[in-house]
Amino acid sequence: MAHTDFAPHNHARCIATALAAAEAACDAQGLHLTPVRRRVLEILLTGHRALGAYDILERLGAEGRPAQPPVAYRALDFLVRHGFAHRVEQLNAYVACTRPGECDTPAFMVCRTCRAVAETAAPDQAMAPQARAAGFAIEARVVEAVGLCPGCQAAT
Amino acid sequence: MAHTDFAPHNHARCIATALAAAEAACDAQGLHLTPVRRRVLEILLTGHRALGAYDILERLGAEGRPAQPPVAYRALDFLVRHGFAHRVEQLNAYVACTRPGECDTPAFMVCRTCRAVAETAAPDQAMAPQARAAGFAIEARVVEAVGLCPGCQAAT
DNA sequence: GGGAGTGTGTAACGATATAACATACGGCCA
DNA sequence: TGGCCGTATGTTATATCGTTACACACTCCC
Repeated sequence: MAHTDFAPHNHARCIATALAAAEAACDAQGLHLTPVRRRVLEILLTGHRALGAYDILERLGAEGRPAQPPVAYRALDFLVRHGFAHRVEQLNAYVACTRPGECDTPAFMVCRTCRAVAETAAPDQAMAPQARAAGFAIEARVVEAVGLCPGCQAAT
Repeated sequence: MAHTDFAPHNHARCIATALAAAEAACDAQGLHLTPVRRRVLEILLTGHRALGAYDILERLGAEGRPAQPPVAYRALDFLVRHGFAHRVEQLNAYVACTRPGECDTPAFMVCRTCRAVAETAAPDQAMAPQARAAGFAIEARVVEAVGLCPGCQAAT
């Protein structure tokens, strides 16, 4: 990660690389990045912000493609299952992945006022000892910090 | 923690100590553990399982105290704010705290089939370096592992 | 050219959560 | 003692998030 997602950066390149990565991955794995799925990914990529499924529906509607909830949820499900986007549990919302290919265990910093989200890597073996002791088989982890992003700290 | 919450244990004592701890804490801090709040805590304490707000409403109704959603959400809000219960973000559900007084940064192991939840401590400074680098001010953290509890592993 | 698999369109509904306003009740003090 | 305030609860309505179920379209492949 050359920058944090909160800092100013060349966002157009951000979008371009993420889309290219998604295309390449789909190509390589025989997945279909259909128009709807691609458009939803682009919408998520417009900012490092968590968007709800209904936000996405609204934008699809605004650009003349009205759609019902299952359309958004299916596209999001595809993107999340294949690692192109992530769900932010705290917000019941979604963000585009900014580390395509290396995000098996993502962690997020979530601004509670503006919903900006920065992605980073979760400490790799966190909770492994406790899980072993409890006989619990970990399949996935949710690691999210809530707080204030630099911009919102400055604004207060 | 003498046992993990998944293992068989004297659950009656579990309930009794949690209630006593809540009472003591309320006493000490001038908080009111009113009948509704106490009853909701007791309901959460009946098992180491996550319950949704509407599950709680159902149980209140079943015991002749029908209530509307805000009643459950207000009680849960009280319990969560004061550390007597926690919200499991993945499930949009709630569990009683099993480590009253020492759970500033709880972490959970959540069974995806039976919703059993075991509480443990989150690794203390996880994400601190990344947050510092990003200029992000962490206020709270959500750390949840999804997987299979010992019982559900055995059942498959 | 017919069937299987996959993806999309749409209506209806279910689950989770909050807003807004009314009522009850104890403590305080003029 | 009566009025006021703060806190908690009751109740109606509504907002937000997510799924079920079923119809249709398209592609691939034999």
